[in-house]
Amino acid sequence: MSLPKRYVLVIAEKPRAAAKIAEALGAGSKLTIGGIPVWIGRFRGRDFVIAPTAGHLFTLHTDEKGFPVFNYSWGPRWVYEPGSKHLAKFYDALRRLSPNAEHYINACDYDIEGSVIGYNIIRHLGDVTRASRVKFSALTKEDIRKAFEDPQPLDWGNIESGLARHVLDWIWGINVSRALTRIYQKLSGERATLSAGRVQSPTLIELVERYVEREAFVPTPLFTVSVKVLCGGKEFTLTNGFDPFRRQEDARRLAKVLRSKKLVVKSAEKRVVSLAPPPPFNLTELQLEAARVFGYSPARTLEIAEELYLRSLISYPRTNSEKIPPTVDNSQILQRLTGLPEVGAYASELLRRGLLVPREGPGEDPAHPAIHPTGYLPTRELGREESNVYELVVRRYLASFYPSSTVEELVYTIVEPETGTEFRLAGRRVVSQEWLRVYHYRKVTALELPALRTGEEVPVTSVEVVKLYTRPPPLYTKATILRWMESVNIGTEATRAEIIEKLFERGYVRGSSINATELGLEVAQILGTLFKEITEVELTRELERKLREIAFGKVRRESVIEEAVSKLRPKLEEVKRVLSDSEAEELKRRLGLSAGLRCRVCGRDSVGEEDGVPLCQLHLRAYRNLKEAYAAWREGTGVGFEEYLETLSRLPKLGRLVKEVVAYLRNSVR
DNA sequence: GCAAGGTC
Repeated sequence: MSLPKRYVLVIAEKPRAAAKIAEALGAGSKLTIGGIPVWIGRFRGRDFVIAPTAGHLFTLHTDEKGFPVFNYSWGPRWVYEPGSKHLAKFYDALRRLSPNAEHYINACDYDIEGSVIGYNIIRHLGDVTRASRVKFSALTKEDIRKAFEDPQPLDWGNIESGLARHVLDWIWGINVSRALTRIYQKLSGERATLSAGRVQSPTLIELVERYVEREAFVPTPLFTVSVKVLCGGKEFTLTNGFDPFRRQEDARRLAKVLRSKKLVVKSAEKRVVSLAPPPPFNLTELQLEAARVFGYSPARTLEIAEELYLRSLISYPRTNSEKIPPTVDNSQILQRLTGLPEVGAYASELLRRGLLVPREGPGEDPAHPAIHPTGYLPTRELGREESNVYELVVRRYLASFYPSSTVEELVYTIVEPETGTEFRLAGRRVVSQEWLRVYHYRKVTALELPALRTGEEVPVTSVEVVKLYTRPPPLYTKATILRWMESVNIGTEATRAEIIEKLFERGYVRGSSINATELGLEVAQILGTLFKEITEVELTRELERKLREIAFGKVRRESVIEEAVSKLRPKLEEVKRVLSDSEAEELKRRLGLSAGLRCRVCGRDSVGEEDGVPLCQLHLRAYRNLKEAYAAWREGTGVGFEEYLETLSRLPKLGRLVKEVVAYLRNSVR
């Protein structure tokens, strides 16, 4: 079949969506244009051609070198972006289809980016005065047909808002990246491509901050007692019902009392706790769980999920939703899943028990449901990683239909009668497994306790004074920094993992427990000093507020962009001026990156002095922590300053920055 | 070359 003379051109965001739309509209004949699948059909008396893009076909670009740069325009991505040559054929197909279209319908995902993707194509290749928007939130026949029966005018609010997002991210990102690259080159003499952006920079700062916090952390000692008792012929370690002591003496005194006295069961409490099943996955939760269970990086998990999606085994993975809408036929999916080895039995059980309503989580997504199995079974053997992630998704989906598990907890409160010091001994038993059987990645470990009566004496077998040290928060991993990004709402489902990888590629961070590199520390300092805004999550909040105002027509896109330009331009010009007429040393001073002296500890530029000692930003922090922590040490153990330093220097896990300051202080005393 | 956002 060949193309009709005139037709309505429907633009879908991706080939799979185009196929779904074609099916729903009964557009049965398919042909390919330059390798791109296109569907033809009639709907309500008109000829339709349905054609896909593959996400954004256009991008912002400029021919100008250097900074500041505020002249940009939209152009085809395949021309301007390396690695996007595959888009040329989508571009060609749409360019060839556009001239004979009497009308255009933007049928991309119903979100802001979808509005921009379709708008840019119609604007550059077609005619926006003959265009409509269709809105459907699920790729089901009913939703699609309903949307096409009632096409709407183009959604200008979303389009304007989306265009502004692109432009603002571009002018901030490109300008600050270029300025940063030039500054670093002048300061270090090294050529490296550096980058900064609204999402990557606050993420880098968070990683650097956590790294520095740990390296500059000074542990302080705490003292507690470890008590073992004999119950029913078995030895148990009690849980203390009190906080550790700051003074060693207090712990020793308590230990002495406990060794000489009897412990008595004060009360026994039994309670039944119910554990609700988890909701089906959104992408973040899948990435976190795959990291926890299998150790996969978030980027790898997305890659695997993408593959499973392309094989029709699971639904679209780039979603924030934790809900399965009623349009999804759960009983049909379960019916098909009964054919799976092992987990198939759970699907049968759900059908037999009539458990067909999954638990919902709070996550929402305008375009897609939670990640769930489609019910299609693997036709050929899956690789190990694919099979792991597939099973994770299936088990999670199945678990979400099950009732809560119930766990019985038994808690004894055990007391030393004279001082009233309380301890706890807690046991638990799973009464009904329910979803825990299916989702075996979560375990509730049972601990059986003997029966004890209230008032019963419990013999103490050992009491020890234990010295603990305060600890800094753990370094981030790829999975935990991803969770942080989601919690502060920067980046999107589709981009977060990629942006984390970018920080590694640039050489800003390294390690599976994420450390900052020298380069990362320097970039953080330059950005924090000169472009503070781009290092803060607040920039995104501000952006979102403005984008909402644009979407509601309260403010024009141009004025929001002008405002950003007027804020950025003077900063960039100042940096440029200083760059062109200063040498490296003077540059540092004029940009506030150096106070002119060298850090006594490491020889880097100092940012200030403490007790007459010039120190860099990092060692200054460690130095101050060291002075502050000494007060707690003296109070807790009565050590003198030199002994304090000596004890610290022998701690195996002491942070690097503190270790260096300790070594410096011990040497300079000598 | 630099962003962040789509998708393959």
